[in-house]
Amino acid sequence: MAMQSDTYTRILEAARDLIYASSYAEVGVQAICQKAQVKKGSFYYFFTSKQELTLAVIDNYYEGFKDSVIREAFSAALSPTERFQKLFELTITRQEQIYAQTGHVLGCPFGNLATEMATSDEVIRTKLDSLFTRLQRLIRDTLQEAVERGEMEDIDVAATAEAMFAYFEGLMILAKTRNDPGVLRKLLPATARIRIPKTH
Amino acid sequence: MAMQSDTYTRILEAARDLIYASSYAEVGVQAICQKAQVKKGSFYYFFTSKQELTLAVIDNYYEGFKDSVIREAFSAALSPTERFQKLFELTITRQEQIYAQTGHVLGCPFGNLATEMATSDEVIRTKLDSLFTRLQRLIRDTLQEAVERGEMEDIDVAATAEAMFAYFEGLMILAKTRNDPGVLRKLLPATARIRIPKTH
DNA sequence: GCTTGACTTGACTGACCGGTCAACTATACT
DNA sequence: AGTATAGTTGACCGGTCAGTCAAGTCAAGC
Repeated sequence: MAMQSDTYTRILEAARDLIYASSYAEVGVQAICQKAQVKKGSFYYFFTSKQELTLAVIDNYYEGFKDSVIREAFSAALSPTERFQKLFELTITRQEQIYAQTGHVLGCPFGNLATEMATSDEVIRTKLDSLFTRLQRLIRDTLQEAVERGEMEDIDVAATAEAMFAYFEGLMILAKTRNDPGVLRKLLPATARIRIPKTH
Repeated sequence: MAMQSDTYTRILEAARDLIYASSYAEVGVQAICQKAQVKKGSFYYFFTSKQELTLAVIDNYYEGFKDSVIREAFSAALSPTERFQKLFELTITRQEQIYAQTGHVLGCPFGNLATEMATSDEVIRTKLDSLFTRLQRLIRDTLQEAVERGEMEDIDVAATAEAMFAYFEGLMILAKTRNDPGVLRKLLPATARIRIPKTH
């Protein structure tokens, strides 16, 4: 699978950026090819369908996310509290930067795709669902560590992770709809204070 | 503007249902006309564009929401706490019912549209933004009443309303992506426990 | 009976959709 | 030099997109 040209990457990145900036349905293969400076024939040499490309785009997003946010924020060198703080700071500055560049708050690429495609493409929905689960696990493990360190009361870590994730995604939608990253500055740090107590 | 036929309404309701079940971009004027049993020419007699229709659809959604959820849950007859409980219960049963009927959790119609169109249609974004603000005001007023009654500590009611709204929307996305209304049963009631303290 | 205005119809436009394909070129290995 | 492999190209497919329009129906008001 060793590539001899960078066409695959160019298509992938063009698609990623275009879809993130608008949506799956609004971005056509033609537009992707134009941005990637590639002919449509080449597109279908590397991808069998637009759906397959989208799956690759999701992977690409996640890789980028892993190599930046996850690596920086969820580092063993940081305490659980510091990890959350770092996650918020990275998220806020990222959205602020995108806003400065494009004039739009684009929100969470996964949340955007999930909202758009969950009911119309089961393959993509499933992929995003397990991605969401993975991210919630990351939060849950951090919470678990905080509890074990005695830095947090004995909450329902799985449920709290879900709730934190939901709040995070909801704020992204709010910021996107208001087109104002200030919403995140003000309210994202409150994610860390969400608690779902254990049910006995 | 007195209508002599129900065509307008049929188009509006067909569009509302189709868009809610998938998305704005995925639903064509043709499909709407087919569902409404109307020829495309008639569509453009009542609506000048698909965008205008979408604005009407948003209004229609909101009217329905006002006449059911808002009227039932945000009644003066209920205490602030009861209002939230009622809101959650109505939301959960609604999504459960939709899931039973369609096999899909469809989430929040406003959140869905906002996520899809916020970056590509400024008119629709603005409309949804003010709608969001209106809904947050409803929550804020309820919180304010709870504070004044001494049933709640002296929190930042506006910020808390925003946070509650965000959490609500985020949970909808989670339930939609997992295609499981159980998420709402488990985590939606926790909305009422969110607090953003006053900054001094 | 005639006019008016409300609505309906179906054919049409040009652009774009996702996707296909046979022919072509450039490179790498033998 | 020959051949296989990887990648590229542009023309093409049937279908759908949002939107247009001239011609028609029909019921109410005069």
